[in-house]
Amino acid sequence: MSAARQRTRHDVLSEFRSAEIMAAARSVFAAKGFADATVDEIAQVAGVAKGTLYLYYRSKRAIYLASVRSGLEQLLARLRDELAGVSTVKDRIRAFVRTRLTYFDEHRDFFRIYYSEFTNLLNVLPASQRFVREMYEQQIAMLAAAIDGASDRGAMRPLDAGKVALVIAELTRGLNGERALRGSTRTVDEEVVFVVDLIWNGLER
Amino acid sequence: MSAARQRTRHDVLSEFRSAEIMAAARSVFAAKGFADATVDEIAQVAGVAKGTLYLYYRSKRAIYLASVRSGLEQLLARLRDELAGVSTVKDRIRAFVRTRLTYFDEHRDFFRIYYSEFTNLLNVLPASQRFVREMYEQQIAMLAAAIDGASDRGAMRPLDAGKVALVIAELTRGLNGERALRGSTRTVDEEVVFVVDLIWNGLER
Amino acid sequence: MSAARQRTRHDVLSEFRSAEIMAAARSVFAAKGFADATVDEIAQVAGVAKGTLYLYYRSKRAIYLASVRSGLEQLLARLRDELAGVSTVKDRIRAFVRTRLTYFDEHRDFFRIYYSEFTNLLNVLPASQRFVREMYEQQIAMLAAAIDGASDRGAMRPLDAGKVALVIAELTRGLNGERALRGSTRTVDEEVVFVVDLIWNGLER
Amino acid sequence: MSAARQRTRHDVLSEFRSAEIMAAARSVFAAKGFADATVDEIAQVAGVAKGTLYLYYRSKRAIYLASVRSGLEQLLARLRDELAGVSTVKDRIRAFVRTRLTYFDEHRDFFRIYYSEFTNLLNVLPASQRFVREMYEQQIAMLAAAIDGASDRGAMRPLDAGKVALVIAELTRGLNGERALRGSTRTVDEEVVFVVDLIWNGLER
DNA sequence: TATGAATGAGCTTTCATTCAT
DNA sequence: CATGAATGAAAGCTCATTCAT
Repeated sequence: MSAARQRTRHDVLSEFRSAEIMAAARSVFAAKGFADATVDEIAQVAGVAKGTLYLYYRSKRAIYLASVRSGLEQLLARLRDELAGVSTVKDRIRAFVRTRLTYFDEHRDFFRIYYSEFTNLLNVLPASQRFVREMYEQQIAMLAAAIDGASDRGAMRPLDAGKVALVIAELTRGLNGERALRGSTRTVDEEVVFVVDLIWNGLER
Repeated sequence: MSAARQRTRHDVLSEFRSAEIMAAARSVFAAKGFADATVDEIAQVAGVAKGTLYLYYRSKRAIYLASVRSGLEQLLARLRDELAGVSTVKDRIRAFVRTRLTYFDEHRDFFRIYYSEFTNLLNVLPASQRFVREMYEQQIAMLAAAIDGASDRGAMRPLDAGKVALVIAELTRGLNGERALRGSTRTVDEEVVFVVDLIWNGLER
Repeated sequence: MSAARQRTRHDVLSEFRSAEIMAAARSVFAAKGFADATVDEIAQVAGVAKGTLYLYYRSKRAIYLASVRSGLEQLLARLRDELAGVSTVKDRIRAFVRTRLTYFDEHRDFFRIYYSEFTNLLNVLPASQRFVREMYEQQIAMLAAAIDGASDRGAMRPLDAGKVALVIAELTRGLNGERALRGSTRTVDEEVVFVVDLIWNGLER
Repeated sequence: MSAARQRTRHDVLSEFRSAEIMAAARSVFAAKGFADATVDEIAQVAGVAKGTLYLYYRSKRAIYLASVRSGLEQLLARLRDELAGVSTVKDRIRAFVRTRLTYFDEHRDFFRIYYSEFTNLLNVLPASQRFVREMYEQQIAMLAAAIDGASDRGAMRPLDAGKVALVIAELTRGLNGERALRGSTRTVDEEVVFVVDLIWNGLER
């Protein structure tokens, strides 16, 4: 029991530090981008010494990738939950769009990083970053699966589910960029209504 | 007259150098991104000495911004031309989509740079980069103007022209990213048919 | 009595720890050299926490010097014993050569450290390392004393005992280096026969 | 011609810088050893900026290895010359011993580095340092060749030339270490007389 | 005593920019 | 105008040492 308690206290401390570093990293990377962010600044914002970062992460890049991955995992989990909660095609599309808009609205810092990471996808990828692309593909696949069969059942025009999912994903990403860029003049809900209406009109039989 | 001839020869040489530097810069920035590109490599690819770059451009960043600006100017000019050549709303939308897809298909290097530059738009902008955003807004404004009034004339559902233009612009940007990312398995024309069909279905009365 | 027993147990534990640290240090310093060895690795090999090392030694350098000193003390003690066991000049020279070759053959790790330490002797010495030189001089002095008077007694050509001792010491050090370097293709005994024969031929009347 | 002159001026400058850096490196590495020497200090002693070092050498280690190699090449060349100038076995041995003693007497800084480098030979060698060992073997091989056949001709006791050469090489290295260590109380010539007398007595028929 | 997380000085290396030729 | 050697600030990372537990 004593050992367990110690272990726990230890873990708590460790997780706390790790979370603080992650939060600092997100904030700094979001503000400066990967290249212009300095390990010094991340450490300072996290309130720890530079060397401490290296107890938790191998390198600057590792910190960065961890911040991308953790955000993406959370987003994926949320998408899964929300999609599972509704059953009609239109509701699923709405859930997908709303979840993505909401998530990035709530995590502006993460969005900046994620958005910028897309750039790198265009270049030759070191395997270590492959996951970014894979996790993006997973989101699309998730939506594609959710609307798959709708055409056959006559709930939608006869269109390829994968292509439709891709378009919807890109569109919401664009909207998120727009909202971050211009400043969101509309609420997430207003945005959702507008986009889903537009999309659904284009898909409906 | 002799002076004029010399002047001209001068200009020709100068423009030639400048163009070579620009081409080299595009190629290197596209491959490495701004931070990882080195002035050394650009000079080498351009076939000039490093110091020479600084006779034509104030700094590495200036070279970069010039490469973004020149591409954007060309794209804007093309959009203007293509939009002026057609008159119905659907044709204009199709022209807009096709021009953007075609242009980036032809200038992959520039697209990588442009795409990545969007990241920076999310951050506080030094005035020197403001133009990127402005020129993006111009593209949207151009399309918005092209479809403005369509709703009133009953040629389209009653939707805000600016919002619609924005959605279309983001959608094509997303598609370009997708094509660059996955490798374009479809021709530009096939892509245009699919997207315009989808959009128009969503907009049509 | 209880206190005494506790004290003893204490000492035993302490000596055990100290010995383990020393063994680990020898192994790591031998493999990596002083600069490239890390305190972390020594602690790991010793099976104790890093902080524990600092309970037994003041610093990394102190650990290092202790490992040099302990080896040198053992070597000196052996030389003393072996030289005391024989009486003719030739036997003493043979004992000296054999003991050094044997000792380093048995303690390769220590030899690497000792050998490398000679380098530092060439530089300005912090007092803390003076002992390395002194203990080397002691070995030579020991041999010098062992052959002193031999010239006078006509057992040897008239040569300065100190110089002769020095030459023999350097020669055996060189041979040890050679054996460690090339891999010992000959047994210690074969080596001894060859060298002592050569030396003695040079010294003999 | 103009081009040739420029080229030359260029080369001269470059060689001058390179030599200055090399001299500074030798001095600093000799005083501090590889690990404790800093690139900063070498640059300062050389009178150039830190970055300049990297125009001439890839890395700190490259600077170091260059300093070892250049010294060893010079020593080898000298040994070749001196050995070629004499013909009897005893003269050749004397030439070998004298050249090595003299060279290191004149290049104390280099000797410190070279001497210390021997330590590393005991450890697993990255290929980049293999040359140190090879060039040492060359010296021995050179002497072995110079005395080879002497036994057959009856000019020497029947001993293996390679082993004898090795012993002589190690002995002179030891003497050099000794001279550097204790401060040379004897002139090189006195040293040579003593050692060669000793050796020759041991070898002579 | 024993621990090992935390520290931060200090290191090597890179590269945009300058300027003498 | 063109060159490219020289510069030096700046950054990522390591690791001996400390100290709260």
